[in-house]
Amino acid sequence: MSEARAERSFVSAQQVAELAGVSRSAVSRTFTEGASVSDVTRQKVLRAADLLGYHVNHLARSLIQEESLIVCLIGAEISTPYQSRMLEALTRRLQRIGRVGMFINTSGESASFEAALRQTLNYRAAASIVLSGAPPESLIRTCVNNGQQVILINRDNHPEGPANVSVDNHQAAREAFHMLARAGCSTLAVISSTAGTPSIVARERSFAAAAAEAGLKVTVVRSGPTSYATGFEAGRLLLSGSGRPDAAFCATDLLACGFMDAARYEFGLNVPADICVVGFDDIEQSGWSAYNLTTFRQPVDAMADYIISLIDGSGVEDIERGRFMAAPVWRRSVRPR
Amino acid sequence: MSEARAERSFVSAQQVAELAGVSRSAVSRTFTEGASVSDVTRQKVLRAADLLGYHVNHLARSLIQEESLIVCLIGAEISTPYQSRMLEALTRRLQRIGRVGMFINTSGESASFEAALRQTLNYRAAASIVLSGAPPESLIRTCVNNGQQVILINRDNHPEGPANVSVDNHQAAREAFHMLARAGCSTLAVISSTAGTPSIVARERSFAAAAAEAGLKVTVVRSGPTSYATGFEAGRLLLSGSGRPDAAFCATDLLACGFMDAARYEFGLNVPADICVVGFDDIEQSGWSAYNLTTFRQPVDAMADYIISLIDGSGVEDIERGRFMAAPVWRRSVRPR
DNA sequence: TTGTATGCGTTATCAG
DNA sequence: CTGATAACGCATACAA
Repeated sequence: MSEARAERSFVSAQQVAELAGVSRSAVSRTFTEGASVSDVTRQKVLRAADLLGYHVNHLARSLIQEESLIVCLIGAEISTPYQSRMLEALTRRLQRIGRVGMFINTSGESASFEAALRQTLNYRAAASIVLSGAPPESLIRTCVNNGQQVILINRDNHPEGPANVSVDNHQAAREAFHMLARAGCSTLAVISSTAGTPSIVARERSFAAAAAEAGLKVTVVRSGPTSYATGFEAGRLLLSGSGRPDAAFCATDLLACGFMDAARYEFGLNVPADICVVGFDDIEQSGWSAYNLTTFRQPVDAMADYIISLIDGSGVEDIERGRFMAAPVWRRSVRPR
Repeated sequence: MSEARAERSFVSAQQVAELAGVSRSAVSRTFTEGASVSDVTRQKVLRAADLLGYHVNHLARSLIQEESLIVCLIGAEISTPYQSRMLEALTRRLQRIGRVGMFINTSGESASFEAALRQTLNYRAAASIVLSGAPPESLIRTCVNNGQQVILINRDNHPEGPANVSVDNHQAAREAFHMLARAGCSTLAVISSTAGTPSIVARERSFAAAAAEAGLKVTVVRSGPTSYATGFEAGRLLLSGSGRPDAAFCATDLLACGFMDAARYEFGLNVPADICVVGFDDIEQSGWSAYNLTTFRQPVDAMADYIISLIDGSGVEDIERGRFMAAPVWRRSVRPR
């Protein structure tokens, strides 16, 4: 029972107590913030713990405290520049407030979203952050009912219950139109994807609406998922025929990169002389010299800060604060006036 | 005690049992793979569980089973194309074998690696996968002593104890040299970073060694961390003076993209006519038309498969199988012979 | 300040 | 097949 040496197995507080010659509670108190232990006892415990390689079992701790320090991050396609940047921002901050992010990848099967949300409950996660995918209303309710916080990023089609953190796509898309209009463009295209996420749909629609107000028509191309390849394919489709557009608003920077490459390397076009391009997100690659893409920046850090404040309880739960503006980033893919 | 409605709190097996009119054990068995329960009981339990919104508490389950289903992923800079791709590959596969990835970001402070590894123990993780950073030998031993599996990706400076999964940098770097030599290049440069990770150092050295064997000298530039900006800066430094190189081997595709952009857009050079470029990793961007970078592919999927087999215990623990070849990917940044 | 006793939600063991 | 009971590792109310 009193195995002093930790042999290929986790050490318990009991073992530490025995070695230190104190009670189990003394060990517990030593590792509990703000508990009262004498310095002598604490030192004895710490020495023994170090010797044995003891580490508090958070699983057992969470059992008592009814809630774990785990925050679930639910999403697909992490390897995407935008998603991975958001993930980086979130995990870093979670770490800072003593929480830890558990990643649940829903990329695989389509039905896996249900399994994902179930897992967040299995681990008694204090919160779930949904980065992508379409969470069924019923599942979200289950989480909320279980006292779990649910935070949705850029999927503002869920009107109530979970907290929403999103970018003002409408405003930005309108501004994108005016950018292009001011540059003298009149044959407009929207490069989008078949993903049909709320963000992308909103960008498409708002751009088209702004154009319609100005009496202009818009060609929308959706030739696949939200990726570089899809943007490239869209360029191929759109630029081969007659009546080539002189401007393209891309629902995503990734699409924009693909589209620009098709324009340049498949059709020998010059951006922005022959065709102006505007993107969305401001991923790292947009700033690379090969692209120099004029786009709208999602304020990832500010959004992450806000999300953390929600989890931390430190921030005001102001319902309107979940909306962020996407500021234009002027580079060189749009002709100056 | 027999609150039928789950009001902002997690439901326990006890509550389900009461509603279903069976014992706690019956509930447990219903949710345990391969336990024997009659169909009638199972149905009663499932109905009650569904009604109450019950979910097995993995925290409590792990308490008994001495090991959790959690696998820790330790790393920094997830937003990097290579890292995020590896993360995507791993989390997806973990999901598939019923495990879940817990991400520990060591980006912040330098001393945080210790805290990271400690956390893996706190959560009784069955395994820790180190994607980046320099884990102190002592901490690794602590994990191993606690019965935890430690898997290191591309940091083969740790000779024993943890499992190593890595790419053969030596071989690939030598091949890179021969590619460039066959293309007729003779003024060679290596674009590297100040990160000093085992992989990068190995690539530098092996390339330089191969060049030395052929009687050629190599200029090595390290102007910052492993990033696009650093590659760009290296290009600026290297291409401004006289004696401009006619070939560059970049330790990373990210560096290569930056370097190519500097060459093209700062100095108006043509790749590969004026200068040949070879990268490493084969990140997504290398395949984009703007770069068309000839590089060496890290077999991310195969590596991830191997790692999973290690965790799963399904694979042979063959010590040599942890080494992977990086195959050349021919594109257009090197002159054909 | 310290130790003892209790309970958190599970699963494993054992008797029925 | 089922139910009672004992762990698992920890934090805490309570007594000393």
